[in-house]
Amino acid sequence: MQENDDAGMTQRVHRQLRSDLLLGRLAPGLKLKVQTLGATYGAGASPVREALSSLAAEGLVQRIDGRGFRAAPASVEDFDELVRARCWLEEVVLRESITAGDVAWEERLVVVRWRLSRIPRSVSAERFTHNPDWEVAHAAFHQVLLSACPSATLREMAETLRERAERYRAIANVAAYPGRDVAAEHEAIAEAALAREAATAVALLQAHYRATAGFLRHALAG
Amino acid sequence: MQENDDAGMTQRVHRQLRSDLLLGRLAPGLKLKVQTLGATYGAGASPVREALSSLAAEGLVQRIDGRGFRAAPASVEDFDELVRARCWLEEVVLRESITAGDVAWEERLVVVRWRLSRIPRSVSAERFTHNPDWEVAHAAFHQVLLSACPSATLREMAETLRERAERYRAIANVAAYPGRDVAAEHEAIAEAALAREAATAVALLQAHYRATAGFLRHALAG
DNA sequence: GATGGTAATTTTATCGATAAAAGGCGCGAA
DNA sequence: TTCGCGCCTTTTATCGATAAAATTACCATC
Repeated sequence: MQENDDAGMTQRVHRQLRSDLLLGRLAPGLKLKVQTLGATYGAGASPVREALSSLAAEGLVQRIDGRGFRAAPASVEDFDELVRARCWLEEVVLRESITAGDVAWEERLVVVRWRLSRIPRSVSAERFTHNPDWEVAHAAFHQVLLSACPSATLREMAETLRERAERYRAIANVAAYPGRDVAAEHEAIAEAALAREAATAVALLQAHYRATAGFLRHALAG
Repeated sequence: MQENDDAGMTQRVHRQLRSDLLLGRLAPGLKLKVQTLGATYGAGASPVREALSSLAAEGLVQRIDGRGFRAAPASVEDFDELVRARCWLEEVVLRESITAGDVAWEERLVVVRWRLSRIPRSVSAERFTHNPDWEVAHAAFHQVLLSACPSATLREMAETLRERAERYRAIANVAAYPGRDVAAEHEAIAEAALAREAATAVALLQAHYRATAGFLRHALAG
């Protein structure tokens, strides 16, 4: 039924581990014992260890000298650094995406903007409950926004940072952003991008990230 | 005598492998067989495999589905992409380094500029022979230039790209850059940086990279 | 009750072995 | 000759076992 099931033990463990890390199921700072993980995922030491090595290079896992691995610790400082890096990196990625974007890009952007605008942020109107469809559409929006940047390297770097930021969102488990109209922010960013006003679009995107960061920082610290 | 000898098999293999990759001792595209490498470095399959996994995440090695690893292929296209990414990334890293650089940074920069200016590029005056001291001083110059950027994440990303570029330099084995005064280019970049003229410094740095790239591209293709 | 040292237990890092998969070779048929 | 097919070899991915290192638990002493 699915596309990938027998793609090799290592791949599977790697995907699973990354997912558990990103969703906060493996808490930041948690000691990652090879045996335990192996038992959990039904794999031996080699694949687990290999997956951990990759994830360490990606920054989701930390190697501690000769005493194993741990889930990358989360802190307000690390988070601030992450947001700063993201703002600066996406400044150039978005600018170049806008510069190089063709008609097909514009159309992709229009589509994801439309989709995002139609999906409710929360499943129920009264109490906030994460809507997975919105999450997907939101990720797609940001991905498409940057997708016309000619440098795949830079796009991948931005993607890595986005994942790390998502992890913080999962950890902090922020429900809502009072006093913000997130939909309007997305709207404005898309507008500026389509109008090819790179400087405006970048400023709006950075403001968007920094606003989100403000709430997350509060949730993390408190 | 040295600082690190018994730092664990994996670390050692990792360092060794990376070095062999960067110096071109392991040719681009070469099949990397776990057994062979293990024999070469005196290690078993696990450490080698683990090291290869990390290096794959760093982009120096490629995983081929379920059929092992190979040294990352080198091509003119990949090189062009690398240079482009580097120019764009370092645009912001250098700018922020200049913005945030304090007196200590200025002084570090003055020192490495001075050192670089005093060391001959080639060991002998007649026939060009790489001078390892110059290589070191050159790397230090570029590293210090960016060192005041407050984002460690971005600095590390720039460092990764620098390594990949160095690999191409080793592969292409370019002897000299006729018609260029590389020393003067470094001088001008440092001058602009010390004068806090970020835009000028960035433009000069990018021109510096693009000029080098031109020669390398020629050497690669020819 | 705190402290220091030693023994028991965990955990890591690494090896060697092995099943399964991929690749290559040679032979026979068209 | 060229193509296809099955056999033999190599290589991968993975497991289970193990020595060394680190942690923890425990106990006797002050």
